[in-house]
Amino acid sequence: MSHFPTMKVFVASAWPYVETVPHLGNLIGSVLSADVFARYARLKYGKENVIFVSGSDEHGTPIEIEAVKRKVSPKALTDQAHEYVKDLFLNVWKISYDNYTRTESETHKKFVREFILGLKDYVFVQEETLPYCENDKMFLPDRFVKGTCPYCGFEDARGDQCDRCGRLLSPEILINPRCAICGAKPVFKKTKHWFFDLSKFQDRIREWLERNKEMPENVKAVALSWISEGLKPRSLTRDNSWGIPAPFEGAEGKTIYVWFEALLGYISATIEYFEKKGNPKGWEDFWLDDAKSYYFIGKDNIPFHAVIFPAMLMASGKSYSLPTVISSTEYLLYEGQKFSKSRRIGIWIDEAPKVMDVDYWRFVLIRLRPEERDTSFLWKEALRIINSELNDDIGNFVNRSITMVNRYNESKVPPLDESKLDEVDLKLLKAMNETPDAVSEYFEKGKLKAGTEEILRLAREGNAYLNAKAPWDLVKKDKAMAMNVLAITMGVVRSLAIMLYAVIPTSSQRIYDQLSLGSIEDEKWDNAKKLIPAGHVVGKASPVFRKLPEDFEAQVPKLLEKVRSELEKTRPPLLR
RNA sequence: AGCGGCGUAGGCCAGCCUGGUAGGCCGCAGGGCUCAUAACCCUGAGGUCCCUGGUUCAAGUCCAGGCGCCGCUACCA
Repeated sequence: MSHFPTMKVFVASAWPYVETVPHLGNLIGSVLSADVFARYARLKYGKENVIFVSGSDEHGTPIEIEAVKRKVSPKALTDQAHEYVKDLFLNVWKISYDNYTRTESETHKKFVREFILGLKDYVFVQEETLPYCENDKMFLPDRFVKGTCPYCGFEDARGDQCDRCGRLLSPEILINPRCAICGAKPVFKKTKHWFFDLSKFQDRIREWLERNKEMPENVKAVALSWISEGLKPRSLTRDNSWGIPAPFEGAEGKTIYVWFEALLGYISATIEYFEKKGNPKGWEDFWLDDAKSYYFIGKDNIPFHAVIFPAMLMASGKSYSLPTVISSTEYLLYEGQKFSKSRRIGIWIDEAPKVMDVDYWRFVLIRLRPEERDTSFLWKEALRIINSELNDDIGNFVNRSITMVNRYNESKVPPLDESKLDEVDLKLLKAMNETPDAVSEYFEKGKLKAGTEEILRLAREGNAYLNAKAPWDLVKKDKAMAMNVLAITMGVVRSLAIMLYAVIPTSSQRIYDQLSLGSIEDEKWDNAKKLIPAGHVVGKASPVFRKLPEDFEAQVPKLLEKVRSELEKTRPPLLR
């Protein structure tokens, strides 16, 4: 691993669409994964070299429709949603955003308009005929037109696809079309749209993807197959009123298609962060030089990040850095089923922290991160991960190590007598020296679950080492050797704390408190390879984690019911 | 329908790209230890690696076909 210490690292999570409160699947897919990486990167490359941003994606039809239904303005809806979600991320889930902003931010809107005007060589205008509801005074997206399927006669088919026979449809072929919002019959009206000609970038995107060695294979595969089907021009504008006004001449009343602008939020959020810091040029270090960039997204988002976004950056004519790693997750299922708001399947991010500790959730979610395939969140698994991995393997190792230093050396970390080292000692020292690099390598490929597996392995080796060495015996026979054991295990304890900080920051700090080592945020990743200096006095051992009772799973339904009825009162009114 | 993913011990999953005596954790059985959160460590039992055919000296790993499960399919973000 050769990395320059001054390298700039840009980290982003996909922007949550704040129509509703996100659920755990949304959280692990982007927000939490990105946070783990950002926290890791700060220790590894230095806080000042890392920036981590995201924001609420609040424009677009679904929110507009939701607002219409609730008889409020879209802005009123997203104001509430944004504040609620932001507070949950920052203060409850400890997501360490440097800037969590929103697409209604002035900096964003200004940047988007300027950026899109800069694409002019790749933009053209075309006229189309689209369904329009005169009652709701808006053009209707395909799926918001309902009617009878001309193939199977299903009466509740959507304009894009029939849910019964599965055929692809389009609004104009539906029999008795009606508006999905008010039920009125839509008319078909001519409208002009501005298109971004993606097809011009087909070859350049393909080359870039094929050359990029760090990009995960699954992302490449999906993106390349998309490209091989041929890239088509994509509409930049829509006839919605809720969004950023399109800046083109003659485009009055039209807004920018949300996907284009949401992606640009990555840049505008960086700009906004540095503007607020009074360093308006600072953002360039993260975008114009060869900064590395890591994006954490769900699998449905791959084409947008691996094809459309790079094409936009290329089309701008400026030397923006293209994504280094796009880490996409498959879907998290809840006990085998898809998360579903309407069917109440799953757990939402304001409910979860009331069920158990946030660090437990963070650890469990990363351990269950759907890196290779859809993965079920099973309470049985969650219990195993918390009780066996977090408590027994890690927590108990930390506790027994510190206890022994408390007891056998008056809480002082002993020096290492190298002349006394044997093979068993050397084996664990080697593991301690190698694990941080192995974890780094996995993390930097976006493989967070695999990285934590390495951390766990070190904890298990630590436990095996203690059993093999039995310092409680050794201390009576060969004090120097016993002291070596303590010196080494204390090193391993700190090593675990440093590596786990990214996943369970609060608990890691608690370990650091017991070690009297100050703030773990200011720690260096590479200290995970080093022993604690001899003579350092540690605090008193006390269990960092607590087990969940065996019957916890059985209690969950009742617990959730209670949590939900409380939230019915405390959630912002528009999100209930 | 098209595209993509997946199918490995009772459970969850790694290995498949770069073929060569089948791994990890949990659970289970037996043993050890007592510093520790009834923890930890060791040993063991348990698998036709979805099916069929092919390539190969050799296939969980490559190829073809089939079965099953899942996801995506672009103004739906």
